Amino acid sequence: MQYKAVRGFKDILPDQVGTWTRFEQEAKRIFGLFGYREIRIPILESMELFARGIGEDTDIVSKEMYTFRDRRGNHLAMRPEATASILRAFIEHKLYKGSPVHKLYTMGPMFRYERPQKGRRRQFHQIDVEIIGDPGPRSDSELIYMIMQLFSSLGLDDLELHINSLGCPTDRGPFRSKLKDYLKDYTSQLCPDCQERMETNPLRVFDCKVDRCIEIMKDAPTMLDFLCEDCAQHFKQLEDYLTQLGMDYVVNSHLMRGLDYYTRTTFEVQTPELGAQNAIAGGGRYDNLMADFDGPATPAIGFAIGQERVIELLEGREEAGEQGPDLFVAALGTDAEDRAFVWLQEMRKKGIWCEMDYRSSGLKAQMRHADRLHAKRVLIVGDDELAKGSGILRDMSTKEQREVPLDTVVDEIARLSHR
RNA sequence: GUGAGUGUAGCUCAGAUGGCAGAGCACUGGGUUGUGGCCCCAGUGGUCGUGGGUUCAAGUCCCAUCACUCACCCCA
Repeated sequence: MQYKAVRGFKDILPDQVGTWTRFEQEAKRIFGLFGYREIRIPILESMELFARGIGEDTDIVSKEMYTFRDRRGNHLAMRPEATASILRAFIEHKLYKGSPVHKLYTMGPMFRYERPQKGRRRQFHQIDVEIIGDPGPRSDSELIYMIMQLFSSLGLDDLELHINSLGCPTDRGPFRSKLKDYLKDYTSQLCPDCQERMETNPLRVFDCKVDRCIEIMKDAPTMLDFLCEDCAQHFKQLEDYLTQLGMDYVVNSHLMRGLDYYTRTTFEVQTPELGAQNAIAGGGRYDNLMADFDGPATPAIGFAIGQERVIELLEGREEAGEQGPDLFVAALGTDAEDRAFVWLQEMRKKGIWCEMDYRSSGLKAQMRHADRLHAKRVLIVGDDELAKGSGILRDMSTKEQREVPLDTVVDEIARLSHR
């Protein structure tokens, strides 16, 4: 019986890892420019943390979490997202006692028990960014600017930025009832799901994909019309800043979020290339979450990037030329192989990337191997060379060959490789 | 959780009507007894997803099951 990775969990193979590390390094570089610092948080938390933070009634908490009891009976969950953990850490270590504003990021695997499909796995990876401590629209726009900057530097241009405001809890009450009133007239025309949602969470009817529902919602009251003075002002300033920064965006009053904690600004970055799961990043402001966690009331905003989704876009694009070893040693015969084996280790000690083939094959096979590895040079050593005390050094791109004395070969290679 | 599609070599895929399991790429070797890529020749590699059933005979037909893919749902 052959073992296979469990459903929705995927191996990232050596050929793919380059794309991942380039992506992550570019993210770190850009975030550094904006003054963000990395934080690393655990993959397990108490289940309670997510239930409280994300919302008991959300799909994530009610049916998508991997939960279990440990040997002591503690109810734990594998994290379905990162924000709750970051706030927990923030409060636990009293980071608010230091600087008033913290700009943090983290990256790593998240877990949600969902049916896998394109752009959706049970283990998936997110890059998560948070600004904790600043209420202002400047932070909102800078955060959004930064994420678009990252995508653009990765060569991703065909993206759409959607923004919306969910207002504050006091705005949402009246809006909800107004929306319900509106929907009542259409109850029989809504899809079964939306009839359900009308009662549980009418805002969700906004992102239904059934044609008739979409049509009905075209004329529905929108959250934006129900914003209080402050929230409206906040949203307007956000738009002003985005415009000043030269950013294209669309105001999408239908943009809802599946997590309960969002307030005011929400946004999503979408791509036309990915099918149904078209959001490659999404986030928003969560000004009340800190207090919900019994921390000091502190405004915050953040977003998460779905790494798999971005990687899929990146993989369709051209790869940088592959790097190969500085040197491949082609040794012929046991004596030469043994000498080469020792040279290899000496050269690596000097910081040279070098390889050889331990399979004792012919020169042609070894040359092919060197070529496949994209080796820059090959050192050929056989019985003749050992007898003469000099090997043949071949440059693989120019095909030039010359003799090099074997007693100083390690230093010679080091000299060439470190240029 | 619901629906549809697909499972044959490491990869991409052919195998109407049941009758000896194939190709291209990759890999190994040879052409060039010690020189890579291109070309030519040859070779290695398969419990045909799994388990039952029908049949003289099943990759092919039937049933079940598992996995993958896409979509719904939901979200990054």
